[in-house]
Amino acid sequence: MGPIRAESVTLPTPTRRIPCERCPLRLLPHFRPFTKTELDFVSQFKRGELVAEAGSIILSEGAHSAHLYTVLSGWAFRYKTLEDGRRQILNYLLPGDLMGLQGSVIGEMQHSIEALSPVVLCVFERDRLDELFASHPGLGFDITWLAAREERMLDENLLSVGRRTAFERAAYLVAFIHQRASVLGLSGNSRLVIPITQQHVADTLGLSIVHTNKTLKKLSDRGLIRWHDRACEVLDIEGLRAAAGWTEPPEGVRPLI
Amino acid sequence: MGPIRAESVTLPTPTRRIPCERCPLRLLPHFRPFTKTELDFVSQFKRGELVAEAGSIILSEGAHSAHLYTVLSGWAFRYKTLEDGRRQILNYLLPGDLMGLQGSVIGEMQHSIEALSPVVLCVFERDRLDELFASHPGLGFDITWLAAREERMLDENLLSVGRRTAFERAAYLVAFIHQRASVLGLSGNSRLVIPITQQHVADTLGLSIVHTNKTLKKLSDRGLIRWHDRACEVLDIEGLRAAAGWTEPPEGVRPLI
DNA sequence: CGACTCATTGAGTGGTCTCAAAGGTGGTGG
DNA sequence: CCACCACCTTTGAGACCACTCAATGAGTCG
Repeated sequence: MGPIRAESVTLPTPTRRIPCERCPLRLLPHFRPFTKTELDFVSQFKRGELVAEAGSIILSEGAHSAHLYTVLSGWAFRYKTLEDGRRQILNYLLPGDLMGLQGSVIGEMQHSIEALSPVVLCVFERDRLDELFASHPGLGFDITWLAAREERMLDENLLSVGRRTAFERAAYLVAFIHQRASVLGLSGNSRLVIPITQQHVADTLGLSIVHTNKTLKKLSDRGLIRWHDRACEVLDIEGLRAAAGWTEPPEGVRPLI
Repeated sequence: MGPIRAESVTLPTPTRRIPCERCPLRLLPHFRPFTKTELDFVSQFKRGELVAEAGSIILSEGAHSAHLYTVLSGWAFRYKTLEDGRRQILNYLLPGDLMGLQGSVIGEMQHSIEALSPVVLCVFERDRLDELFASHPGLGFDITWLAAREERMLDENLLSVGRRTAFERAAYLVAFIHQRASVLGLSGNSRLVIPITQQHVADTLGLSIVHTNKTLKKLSDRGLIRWHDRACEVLDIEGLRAAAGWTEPPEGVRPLI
């Protein structure tokens, strides 16, 4: 139930590789276009990049991180644990998502973040956040926008864990991740494959690993998903949405810091 | 399980009563002091006050509210519902808390808010939010700060619902609300009384009303709380924290818009 | 090859659910 | 003023969902 391993530590790689002007994420229609001055500011706000390997802990509960990050590529998840090891996954992080905002704004992180796949992060200096708000109010507003979006996702997850049945929860989770990944073009031409284990699903849904397995098997039996070694392949997104009682409209254009 | 009633509608009372310079909340050590210019701006940013009676729905899911609010006095709660009426309470709103930020920033509200007691709100124009970010970056940062704080509370609630036992959940909820209320001086000289029904507790914890009643009875039997007609009296906060496995540090100074 | 993680399945337990019924309170209308 | 109704709280009984314990096989890595 708890995090079984905490084996490796993040490898700092402060070399700047991709300039913001040629950021591949900005080409996606999902992100709002920036003005030239905004782009210039973000470009020099970015201090470098950081690469984390799969399974490494990027941020730890209790830490006072001096940085704010944006996921450039890869998958990660936020989680909290109780003292006896029970773990709750709070949300997943995909390209374009901010990481470490709580720590940057309030001071101390009260959750941890672990990489699900190799992750590349854009690193920003926390100390220059004031400057961002002062010189580019639109970017400050964007950060608030992203914080409100995270709150909205948490609302939905809380509704799931609190009030949906195990079957609905599982279907909803897969449909939700699919929704987020597909607007980023992560499914490519083929079907989306989500790099998580059943333990992750269990810790997200608030279920035991055994019951999660039996619930996922129902989804498999209905042909909605196929489970691979450490991954979930989405076969029938419409079927999943129907099983989940999905009602949400697709997300429109959003900011990217 | 669903919201039984939606009887009354908010009474608009756009009369300005309390000037921000004499806001009673600002006297509390819990809120960070404002500079004169910030206070002047907020004071003219505030459009008026709104009074909602207990049980009235202040904001509805799907609405495009043109306003942002701060709770001046009273209790309320945020919630979402599924189509068949299952309800999940997401968080509670106490004096000083922002209301309607998701709607103001992203556009559409995806949750509702209902008053638990008579509530007085400070009303702000959504249209002037850009102006706030542009002319007072510190206030823009404060709004982000409050959004990050809300996210943090949701993280904790999600951990509760997903991974704590029913008994721990109930104890944690009461201890959590007590923590928030006490820094606002809401308990006065006597013990804190929280104006909620057992149905609210059930919908917060993701439990049925029957099981919630039996769980709360255990807390009562141990002398930790006393249940009144529509209220919960906190008798032994240390006992509650012990039962909940409470580990959190007290919240420091925070902003107030 | 052994150690480990992940996925799977069966069996039995127990936490939580639904159904049902009761008393208390407050509000409302006859 | 009283009868009635709606809501809240409480309790019991039985059903069921999800849990723990246990064991197995497949795959990976050193």
